[in-house]
Amino acid sequence: MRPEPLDAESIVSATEEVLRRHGPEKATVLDVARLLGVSHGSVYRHFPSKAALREAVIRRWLDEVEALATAARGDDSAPPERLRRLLTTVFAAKWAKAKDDPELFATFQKLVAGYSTVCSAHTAFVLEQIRAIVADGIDEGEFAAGEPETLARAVLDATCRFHDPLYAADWRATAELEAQAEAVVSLVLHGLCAR
Amino acid sequence: MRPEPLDAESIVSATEEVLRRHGPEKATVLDVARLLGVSHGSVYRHFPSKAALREAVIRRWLDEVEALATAARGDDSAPPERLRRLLTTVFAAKWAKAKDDPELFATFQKLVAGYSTVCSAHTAFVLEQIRAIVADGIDEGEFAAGEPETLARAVLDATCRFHDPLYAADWRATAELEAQAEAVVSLVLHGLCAR
DNA sequence: GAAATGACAGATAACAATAATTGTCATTCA
DNA sequence: TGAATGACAATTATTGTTATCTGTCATTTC
Repeated sequence: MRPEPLDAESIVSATEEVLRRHGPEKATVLDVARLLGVSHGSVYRHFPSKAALREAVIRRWLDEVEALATAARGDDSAPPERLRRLLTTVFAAKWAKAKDDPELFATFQKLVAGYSTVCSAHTAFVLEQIRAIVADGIDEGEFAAGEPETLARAVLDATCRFHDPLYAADWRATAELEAQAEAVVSLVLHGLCAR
Repeated sequence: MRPEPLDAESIVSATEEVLRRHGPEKATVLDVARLLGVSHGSVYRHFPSKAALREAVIRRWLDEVEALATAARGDDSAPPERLRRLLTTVFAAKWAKAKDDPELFATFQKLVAGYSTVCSAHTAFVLEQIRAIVADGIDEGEFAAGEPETLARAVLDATCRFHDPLYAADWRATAELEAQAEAVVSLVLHGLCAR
């Protein structure tokens, strides 16, 4: 029995803690219940499955990333600058997580590999952010004419090496990585711009 | 005892056959020796290890891919056209192998994951082909000025979703994939071109 | 005597038996 | 009465055992 009533938020926090300590391979629902001082049945009252628990943890982190991305965008500058900031912010958030919180990042990687809706929703979010900026750029005449959906998808695809967790193993040497990301982003922005 | 003397080439062919039948997880050196009708010790006379055997199989396939790429390049056309042909030829070769020869492709994926020199040499080859075309394009004034090495690397990175075996799981829907590859290649070519 | 063999030690994989975890739900508690 | 529990069946992981494979090398074969 615990003093305060059990709520979803504290279960998510406990899950995060357990994942960080044991990693996605070893972390169990029983570990989470133990940390909270409740039975595992109580955890299942708030979450339908172990997978849902992990998705909630990752969704919370992705919410932060998306908030960061929205903030970094800054609607005052020109589309190329906005797109560059959006991309580099998303890259940096992923790189930092992979480096500083490897177990949670590994959890994220597993969810992506398992086609979790949380992850595809995040991709859809980033894609939509790119699309909006591209559409703005085309309207303002800075970017060449084209279908914003197709172009946004091309921008996302062209930069996958820097944001897709599938490539996290290559995110070791930060200086080199930054230079390579910069080269691709510049190439893509140049490709978008009207001449 | 077999009629003809045992040579490296037939060992590679037998290994290819065994890999195709059993897949990289199950294929053993003993299987190869059995298929050849020799003892596994004889195989080790020609190849130092199981890994070397698999590398030889993949190297033989990559040699074909590289020959295809060289042929498709065609030195008569303009750099943008040449680069497009080089890229689409390499993409198509990988897509076809993944689809039509999945066990050998899985072997390739394992080698890539294991940082095999055979695979990094192939990457170096493609990178150099791109670099040469980019350098030509800059010389001819079709491409904007820049460091050919950096630009070539950016082109390779920007197209990784279409040639890196890490992404093979996404190579299912061919029509969609071709359209996405086309969008990225066009964006990249537009990015390279001088204005 | 060059090529092939097969016995061998160490490493790896397959297997079966056992233990732990997941998810459900009738019961208990406050 | 609504939240929490823990017994339970089904699934999944772990362990210890056995079998197979890898790579070497002294011996054999032609």
